Amino acid sequence: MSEASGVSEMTVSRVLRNKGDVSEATRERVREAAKALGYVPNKIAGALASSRVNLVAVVIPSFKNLVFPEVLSGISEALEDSELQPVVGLTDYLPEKEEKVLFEMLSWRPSGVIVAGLEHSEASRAMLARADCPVVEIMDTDGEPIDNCVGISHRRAGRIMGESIVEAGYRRVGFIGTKMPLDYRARKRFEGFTRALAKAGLEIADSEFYSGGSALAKGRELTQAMLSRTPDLDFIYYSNDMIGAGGLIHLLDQGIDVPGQVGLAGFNGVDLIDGLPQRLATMDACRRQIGERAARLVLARQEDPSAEAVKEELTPTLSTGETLLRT
Amino acid sequence: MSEASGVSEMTVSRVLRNKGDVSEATRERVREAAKALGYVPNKIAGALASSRVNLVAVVIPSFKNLVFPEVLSGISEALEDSELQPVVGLTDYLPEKEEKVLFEMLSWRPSGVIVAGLEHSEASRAMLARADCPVVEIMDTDGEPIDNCVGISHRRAGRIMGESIVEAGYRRVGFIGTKMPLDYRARKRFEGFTRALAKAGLEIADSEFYSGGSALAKGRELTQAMLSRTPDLDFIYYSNDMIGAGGLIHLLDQGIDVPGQVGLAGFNGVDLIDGLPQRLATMDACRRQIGERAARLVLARQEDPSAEAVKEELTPTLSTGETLLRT
DNA sequence: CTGAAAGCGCTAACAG
DNA sequence: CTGTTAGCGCTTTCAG
Repeated sequence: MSEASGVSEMTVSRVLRNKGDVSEATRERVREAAKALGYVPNKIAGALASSRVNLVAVVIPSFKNLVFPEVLSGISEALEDSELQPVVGLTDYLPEKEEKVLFEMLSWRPSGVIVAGLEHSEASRAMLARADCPVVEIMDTDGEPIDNCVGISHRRAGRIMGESIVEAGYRRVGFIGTKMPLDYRARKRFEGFTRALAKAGLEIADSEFYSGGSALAKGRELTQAMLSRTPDLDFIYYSNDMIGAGGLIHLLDQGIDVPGQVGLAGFNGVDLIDGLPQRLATMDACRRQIGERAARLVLARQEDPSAEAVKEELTPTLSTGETLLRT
Repeated sequence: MSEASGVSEMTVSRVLRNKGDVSEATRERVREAAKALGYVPNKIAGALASSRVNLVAVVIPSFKNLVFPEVLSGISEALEDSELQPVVGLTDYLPEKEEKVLFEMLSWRPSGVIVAGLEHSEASRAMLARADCPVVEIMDTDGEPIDNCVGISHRRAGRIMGESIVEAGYRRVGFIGTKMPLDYRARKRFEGFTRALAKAGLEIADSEFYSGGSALAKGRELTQAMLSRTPDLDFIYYSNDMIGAGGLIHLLDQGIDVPGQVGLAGFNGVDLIDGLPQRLATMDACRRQIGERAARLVLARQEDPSAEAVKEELTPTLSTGETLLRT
């Protein structure tokens, strides 16, 4: 590359990074040579020399849950006109895998780490605390962050939903959700939810926890099973919109009046549910916004390394849709 | 690190990589020191020194299309017990962005590149051709691959669906799909489809192309619009299962007999549709399998750098579900 | 505006 | 089994 353009390696480097003053003439010569050779600079060497890596590690459980693609797209958008680029690692909700992925990613010395959740293994927390880059824990604010934190309080989200259901006059409430050990945030919502009911002197009348399979199909199946087991239910709360949609489809299929006879609510506000015969009551998890804010926090710390850690709790909005009676 | 354990840097390196013989005693000492210090080796330096990077670049259009998360999970699974790790880059179906992402990723000298589609800009093709690592173009086999290729023939997939519809006796066929310029594969399916109809002396009776919005809602909307515009349609082919599901919901809502009065078919076989009141006719795109095979091709080339380029066309299976009359 | 020297943190290759 | 010596391909820093 240096020979092909007849200038020093250093000058080539300057041209390709638009750094430092270089005459327009040599500039042109270098660019031509680069194009002719199909030259792709070696970022590994560059990163080693400059100790700057324009990568942001994003560590999330899975892509199956529609939530995360949206968070990611928020992140991508916010980083769009910066130098930084997101790199994703998947944990499958497994702490050991999270540990492995974090180790792997940190060994590339990224400019920032965005990681889902506040619950990590001891080792993971240690790595994150030691990493000399900004760390942002996202999705959840119910706990002690290592550095920055952006999310919603899932406990509060569950509580608000519980309160709305009670206020709307429902009394025999069932719950259908994913198996909890896998998903702390779903569990926190469940806790907030039961607590809200308890305050009104109610208990969960029936509940069901599933794992695996098509969420929509599971929703139908489990709803059917639950209603035949506990026929006097007047409301079902689902841990996400997909199973909720399945439940809705089942009830409509059976000619059951929603929300008069049985009310329904999900969680997330995925735009999928826009197309259903009735709009499911749900609560927005602020996914996109969380991604954006998290990315901005990384950028902020880059500009000012002394910037303080921020904990930002967003407010999820409840939409009653057409499956939860209004009060 | 070297000081803390009292051995040479080299020995540390050997222990941490399980390379070369080291006595169990020093091994232990090094590991302890590493843990105590929270030492995370610098892969940048390692990669530069060894010119080995255990990363596989995966370049796909988007995560919104459910297809890609599944492909990715196939890739992850196949790489699970190798050294390699997938790193994803997004193009948003934009050639310029693909170019940028490829450049960026290639500059990290990955061990392999897996990229969606066979259509790339001149510059992208040149980069890929020059990259000194295995390249696998996935999803599509209708075209000339640069190196390896795994996918299905979308033209053929469209043709088979067209033939099945004709054989089932449908004559007034509509099409609803995404705007084509964005998606070559959808276009190829459309081409194959119209060709199959043409062979039977038929033409598309009506068609509609959308972009953006909730696929399910769009499906309902556009299906309604199309049927009121062209009431004698007896079949609608959708470019994906999500809009197809929206159409199905609309028709059932209207009390229209499916598949007697109007037949429906989608494309992809996403397991979402398992939960619908009727199983939508669809065609499996072999997403997971494509991911797996692609990853294996990268691994194969790693083991034997002289391995020849492979072009692998998988066979999508048609499932008539319950929305396409059987013959 | 351009170049030369030094070194980023590791590993290959060779010696003991 | 362990240590030493050279770089990997860039960028930083300092001289022109």
